[in-house]
Order: sequence, then C-alpha cells, then structure tokens
Amino acid sequence: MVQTVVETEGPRSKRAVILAAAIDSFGHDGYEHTKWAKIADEVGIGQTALYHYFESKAHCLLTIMSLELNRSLQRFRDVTAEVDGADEALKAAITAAYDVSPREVLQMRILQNHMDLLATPRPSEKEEVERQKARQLVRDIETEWTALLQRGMKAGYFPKRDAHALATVVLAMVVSVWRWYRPGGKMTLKQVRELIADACLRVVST
Amino acid sequence: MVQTVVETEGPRSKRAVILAAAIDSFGHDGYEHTKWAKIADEVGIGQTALYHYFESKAHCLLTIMSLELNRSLQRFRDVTAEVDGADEALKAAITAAYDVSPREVLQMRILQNHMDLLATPRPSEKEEVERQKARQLVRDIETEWTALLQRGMKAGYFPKRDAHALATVVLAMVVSVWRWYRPGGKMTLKQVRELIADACLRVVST
DNA sequence: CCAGCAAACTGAACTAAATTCAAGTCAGGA
DNA sequence: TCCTGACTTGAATTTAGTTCAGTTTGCTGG
Repeated sequence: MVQTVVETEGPRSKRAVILAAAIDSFGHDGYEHTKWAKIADEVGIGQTALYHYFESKAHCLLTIMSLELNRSLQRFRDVTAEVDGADEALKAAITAAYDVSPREVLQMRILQNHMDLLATPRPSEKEEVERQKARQLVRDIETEWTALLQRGMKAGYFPKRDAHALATVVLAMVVSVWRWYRPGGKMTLKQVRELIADACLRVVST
Repeated sequence: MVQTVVETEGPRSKRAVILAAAIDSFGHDGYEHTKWAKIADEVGIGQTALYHYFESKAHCLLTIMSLELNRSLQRFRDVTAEVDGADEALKAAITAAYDVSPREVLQMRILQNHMDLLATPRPSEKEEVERQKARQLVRDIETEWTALLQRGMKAGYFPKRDAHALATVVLAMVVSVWRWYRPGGKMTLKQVRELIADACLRVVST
C-alpha cells in the first residue's frame, strides 16, 4: 500500500499561493516566458523567499505537474471504482476528464506542454525526486486505463486487442485537447467531451 | 498560387550543418537542455558565428519547426493528390506520416514538444516571422485533413459529421505518437502505422 | 592580377534571469 | 523571556544567450 506523505505546511506558508500564481502564469504566458521574479512580486515576497519553498523554478513546474497527475489519477479511480460495466466506466472516466475547473485546465495545459521534461534526468536532488514521482504517476495512469480496457475485453464489451496500445491511443485523444482548448473558445467542454467520448468508444469498440 | 521563395545559400554556408546539429541535440537532449554554444562547437565555429545564420537559439528552433511542418504538408499533398477514394487517401496520408527518416523522427518530436511556442508572439522580428509561418502551416495542415474527411463524407466513404472536429482528433492521434516513439523501442514504425491507421479509420467510419 | 565587396567569422564585452550567500525577522512553545 | 525553526531579505554570483566592433575569406569585374 503506497501512502502519500501529507506534507504539513506551517500556518504562514505561502506555498499554496505561489503554486496558484505559478499555475496562472505558466498556463497563460508559458513557463519559459514567465519570469520567476514576477511570481514573487505577485505573491508579495522577495525573489529569494521563493527558494524557501521550491529549489528552483523547474522544481515548481515539476511539482505542478505531479499535483495534476495525482489529481487526475485520483479522479479516475473515484469515478470508475463503483461502475460495473467497463463501457460505462470508460464513459465515466472521459466525462470526469473534462469536468475540471478553469485552473485545472491550465494545469493540464502546463502538463501537456512540458511532458518532455519527464524524459531526461534533472540536475538537482528535489527536481529529480519530483520528476520520478510524476513519471510513476504517468505509468500508473496508463496502467489503470489499460486495466479498464482489459476488463472491458474480458467481459465482452470491447473486442479483444492489445489493451496497452489502445490505452495509449485513447489517452492521447483525451489529453490532446488541452493543447488547443481555450475557455470561451469555439467549443465548450461539454462539446469536447462528446466529441472525444464518441471517438474513444469507436476506437475500442467493434 | 503561393510561391515559396527559395533562399539561396552561399556555397560555404554552414546553415544546413547547424540545423542538422541542432535537430540532433534538441531532439535527443531537449531544447532548453542544449547549450547553444555546444552546437557551435559541434559545427566547428565560434558561438558568435551562429548569429550570422540565426537571430537566436529560439529562431533556430522555430526554423526547424517550420521546416518540418512544411515537409509534412508537402508529403501529405504528394501522397493524397492522385488517390481517388477518400478512404484510400486517408490511409495513404497516415502511411506517409510514419514513413520518415530517423532525423525526421527527431524533428517531429521537437515540433510536438514546442507547439506551445506558436501560441504567443515572439519578441524579435525574425522569430515572429518564423512563428507566423509555422502557424500558417499548422492551419494549412488542419485545413487539408479537414478537406480530405469532407471529401470522404460527400462521396459516402464516411458518415457525415463535423469534419473539422474529426480532423483535429485524427491529427492528434497521428502526431501524439512522437511523444513516446523511440527508434528501437517496443513498437516499430510499421506497428505504429497499423495501430493508428486502424484507430483513425474507426473514428471516421460508421 | 588586384581592388572591392559581401559572406563568413572571431574574441571580448555585455545582459538578463535564475540562483546562492550571509544575515536577519517573526511567531509560538518551554 | 528566550529559543528555535519557519520564513524573509538585499546583495553578490553564475550561466547561458547575445551584442559589439571589428577581421578574414574567397569570389567577381575591371
């Protein structure tokens, strides 16, 4: 049983405020385009104080990514747990994927835009720890979607094929949206959900 | 008729060599992880000489992206032009998408990993020009895939639905591969092609 | 054959942004 | 009260990309 260590934050910790500001800036303006010092200004502290909470700008980014991956996995589990039919579970998972707050949209965008960071080792201790955490979460998410498809194949909801490969394709479709989706754009999240749900079901079904 | 201006390079120009070195490094180690000076070393020139060819490191990156987008679009046109049936044309397009050299794999990877750069304006002249060029190519590619699906719907190969939305989904599947594909990995390009071709046809068909 | 010229190149500064250093301040518990 | 650790800071440092102020190279027309 893996137990997440609850990092106890002091009462006057600004960690959460920094994360929120970072998500907004990284999400809207992009990570490299965002000056680390600007985050400090927004939070109302000196630049140096940031290093009390994060080892580096990249460490903050990786933390945001881990947090979002963790949330996504948790939500997937919650929403698929008590559904019997794998087809219904798949629909529920997709619905849940698009049932997100505006800030979570930004987090998904950040995550998608910087996935490549997870591929190569980081120079510093804490960054590398956070990277490994994120990688593991990605693997877990892939494993769970694969298991869901496999369950559906065993039960006869979907024809039997390479579940892992299919999961990769399905996940790619689900997350690709965050590259172009903008709140107030030409498509609503509801429309996105319908588009992707339909596509996913076609891919895994007969 | 849009006419691409052929930029004539002097005979002792190292532009192509720089691009090749940059593609290899950006592709293998990642853009931010690659030191611009290292590229100069590999090519065998001083760091300063790089600025004779590119206004900045980012300008070089954007150039690589434009080049790859241009190649992809050209290839799509070549390969779909003289195919009658839209279903066959779609298959041909997907096949062509995975008929690439190792260096083109790297270019696609770079492109995918830095798509977000195309979203926000660039500070300098030439970078912005290159960004606009790339954006236009992305739009062109989307338009052509949309037109292909539309053609297939009119001719009765595919059921009639929102062609543009479907094209987005199909393209997402096709290009998502470059995020995880590695030469010598667990899947060959041929297997990838079959996986994605199958998925795409399921998505657009009855 | 040589002047002239543009393409190609260079070492030495410069700059911006992230990061480290060394030294505080503040709040709550013994 | 004072002590401790979480929290904060201004000043200095570092690093990588970039600019400056020219110099070299090889081709071309006279």
